[in-house]
Amino acid sequence: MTPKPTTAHAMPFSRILEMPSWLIGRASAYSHRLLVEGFAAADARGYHHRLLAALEEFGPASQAALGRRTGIDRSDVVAALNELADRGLIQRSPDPDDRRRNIITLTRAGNRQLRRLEKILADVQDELLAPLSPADRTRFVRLLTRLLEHDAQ
Amino acid sequence: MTPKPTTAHAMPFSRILEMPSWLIGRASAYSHRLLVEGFAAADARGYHHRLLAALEEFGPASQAALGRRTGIDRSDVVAALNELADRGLIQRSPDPDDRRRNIITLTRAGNRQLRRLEKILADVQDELLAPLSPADRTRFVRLLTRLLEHDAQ
DNA sequence: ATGCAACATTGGCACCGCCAATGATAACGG
DNA sequence: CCGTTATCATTGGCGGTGCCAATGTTGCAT
Repeated sequence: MTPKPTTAHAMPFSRILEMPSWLIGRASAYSHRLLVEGFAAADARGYHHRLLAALEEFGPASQAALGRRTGIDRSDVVAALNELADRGLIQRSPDPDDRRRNIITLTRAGNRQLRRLEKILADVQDELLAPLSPADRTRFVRLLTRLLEHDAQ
Repeated sequence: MTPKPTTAHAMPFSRILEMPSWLIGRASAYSHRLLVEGFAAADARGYHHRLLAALEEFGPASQAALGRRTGIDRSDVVAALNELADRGLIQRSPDPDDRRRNIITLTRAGNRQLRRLEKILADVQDELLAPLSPADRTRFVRLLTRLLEHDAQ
């Protein structure tokens, strides 16, 4: 619905245009754009979804644990949780057993928001992969996975 | 050589881990990391390469033209050209025929740097695609291209 | 000549990833 | 028991990339 970014969006020349690293970056930018737009429509961003999903999957947790599970830096967890708390999606309460910790809990509203975001996420996958047949989608995911395994060694 | 980013680098849970949008983002981060590291070793960053390559490919040009050709925002072109000029890789001279414009010219040193960066870029492609056979690389590029065509409509 | 368009520049914002330092608290080892 | 070490939440900062708005200058077309 957003009328598409106003700029022509990077449209360089042959030499660069064929580089796999360029294609990957563009695909990521595309995917990221869909995600940001979708999440923005729900007053959220990527970190919010990751944190809410981790809370649902593993239950209440300290901020440090959330950071580890989501791969989000501790400091960014603080900021994102502030935003989530402002929206009433999580609750921060001190851990009686360890006064260094906060226990983060998903609220009812947080759960609803998570469901909303997961719907958005699913829609984005569809939009993203729309041009590929189911078989091609599988191939594509497999190829990506192989690249990433090489990264992780 | 760089001993790998110090963090475990995002390692979320199943639900997210399988999302194509997540895989693409990770692949892009990986590719971006290789690029940034490579370019940093040559005291450069992505915008530098794009601009130098455009200058070599199309010859001297105004900053606005460079922005159009590289897909870099005008304001970011200014900053990147400042950096390139500091390093003596480009020359800014006023256009006698249109006093609004600067004519940007690649210097000898700029040309050498471009060659260096292109070597780095080629190495990065190899590293990135290392786990894929030539046939798989072609498939991968084709799949990516199809996704992006859908983006561009 | 007047108004519109293009130009370079400044400054700002968002997202994501990362890192360093701080003060509080807990855990561990001698 | 005490001191060192580690963990926790928080603040504040940086970089890369991609954007957008405003400014003042200059060119062009009507």
